[in-house]
Amino acid sequence: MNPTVWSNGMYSSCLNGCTAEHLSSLQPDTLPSNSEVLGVSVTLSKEGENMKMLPESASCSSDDAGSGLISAGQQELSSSRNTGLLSTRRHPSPASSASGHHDWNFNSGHQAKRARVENIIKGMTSSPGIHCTDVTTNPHEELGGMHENEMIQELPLRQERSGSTSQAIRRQLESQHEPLRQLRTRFNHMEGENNTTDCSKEEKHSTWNSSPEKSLKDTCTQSYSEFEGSSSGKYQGWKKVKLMNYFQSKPERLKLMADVLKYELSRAVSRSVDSVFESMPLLQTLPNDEGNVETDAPFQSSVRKDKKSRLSCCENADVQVPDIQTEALSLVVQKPQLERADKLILQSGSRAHHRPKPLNPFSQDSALHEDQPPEKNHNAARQHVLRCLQDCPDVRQAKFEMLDSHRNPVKEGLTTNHLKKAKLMFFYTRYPSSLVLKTCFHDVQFTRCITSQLIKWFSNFREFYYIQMEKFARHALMEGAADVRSLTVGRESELFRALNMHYNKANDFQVPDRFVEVAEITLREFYVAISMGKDRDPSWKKSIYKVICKLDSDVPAEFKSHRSG
DNA sequence: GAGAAGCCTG
DNA sequence: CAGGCTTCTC
Repeated sequence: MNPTVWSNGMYSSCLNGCTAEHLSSLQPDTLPSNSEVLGVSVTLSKEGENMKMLPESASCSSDDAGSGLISAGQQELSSSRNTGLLSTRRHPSPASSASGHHDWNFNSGHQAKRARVENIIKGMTSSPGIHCTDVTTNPHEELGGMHENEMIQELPLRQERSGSTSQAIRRQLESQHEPLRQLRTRFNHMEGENNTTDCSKEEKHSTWNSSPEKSLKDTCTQSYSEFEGSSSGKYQGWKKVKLMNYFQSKPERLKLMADVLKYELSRAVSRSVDSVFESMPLLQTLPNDEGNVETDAPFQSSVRKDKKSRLSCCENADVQVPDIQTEALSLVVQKPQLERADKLILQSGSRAHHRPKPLNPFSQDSALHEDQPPEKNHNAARQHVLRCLQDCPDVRQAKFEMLDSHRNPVKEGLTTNHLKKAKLMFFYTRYPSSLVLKTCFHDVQFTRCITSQLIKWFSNFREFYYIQMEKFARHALMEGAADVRSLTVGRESELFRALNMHYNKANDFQVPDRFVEVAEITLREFYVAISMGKDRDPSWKKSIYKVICKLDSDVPAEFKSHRSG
């Protein structure tokens, strides 16, 4: 007998309202192991006989999917999956991923600056011979083209050989070096306090404890190289004047050294600050935006290594990093604020090209790159803000919220990051309650408009989801799929890819197994319904929705404990 | 009638 | 994805 006799009267009547999941529940335990399957084909092939095998609880009379059936169906799906129907792949845990690389990226620049300053101080204090004293006014001529660096390195030796340094001068110099020693000690102390990361500790150790025998060589070499390397005419002028002074008057030497030290210190500090800003693009915008990078990484367990590494880099910086507000979707933004948001959007959009990749799946930057061009983001944001300004019905409430948003800039509305987060939430819950939404988007000031927007998002997600399901179910039917058992959803399946592309475009989130199971159940529901011709009823999908809405899972704690905007 | 949800459309 | 519309439920 043809097992695809969907028009079988008995089957139809019995399965009236009986869902695919019901059918799925009739599984291997109750059927011969080599059975084609599930209720569908078994029933069709053996007709009424097999219906006896239905568990009592699996009555087909109810239109409502019982929880017992659901869990039975889940078990079946799980077991079938274990037999290899579905392949699973997991991203390596970011927790075990190395973050050293990016730590190094950040620290190396900082370390370099510090090392240079340190060398300057160290060179000045540790080398009694110091002293670029005998440098002539024209070293190039005097030394026959000898490189200045080399010349400077030679100085202590020359001096020693000539024996020109008297004891008195030595004592005087040493006493004058004392403040430099103190400075070095203080600097060292400060560095010790500020650098607590393992990486920097190591670096510091190797740097600060390098040979005390190091002479002014390092200092002069580096400084002098920079003198020469500098393209600044102003700096060249300063250099000439200083050198002339230096060579004309011995007491000026220390002054020169002090000047060099000051200059180097200030440059090192400013460069360090610059490097921090350059290495952390998020710092370049919104000074009042919410959160920092650390709290902005809600799904560390699911993001890839590189993103985690960048995160570590910023965490080590121990800096409050404001996030980027690329899309000002606030419902309560007054005009000046709107203009400001506008500028910020443009700003962040134009800078996006120069930034490293986002730190996490919800970074604004990521949203800009992955979802749409910055211009579109900008326009969408602007339109949305304008819309909300026009639509928000309760002006008093809006004013209050506007004030509140001023007090608490964290809650500036929904962003693309929120959207991204919502999409990932969909893997767990297709029908989130308002409580769940509020819990997961606690960084958003909930208004009626915001709430309805979130609800609308999930409505859109569901719409796409069910459209895909119906499409694939019809496709399977057209291709002559004999029974519902043949309909499986694996991670390599076309259906899964379509869904993953929609909800997890960056593919940086590990889709939970449960979602794959639910997708399979949904597909089978559609398959059965269409097969039975239920789609002639205008509201035929409702019974499916009823089933699917009961398959929601709890949203993981990571979604609740992190900001996403 | 209000609100939720779905459908259709751009 | 969002707006407008319809349908359904309370």
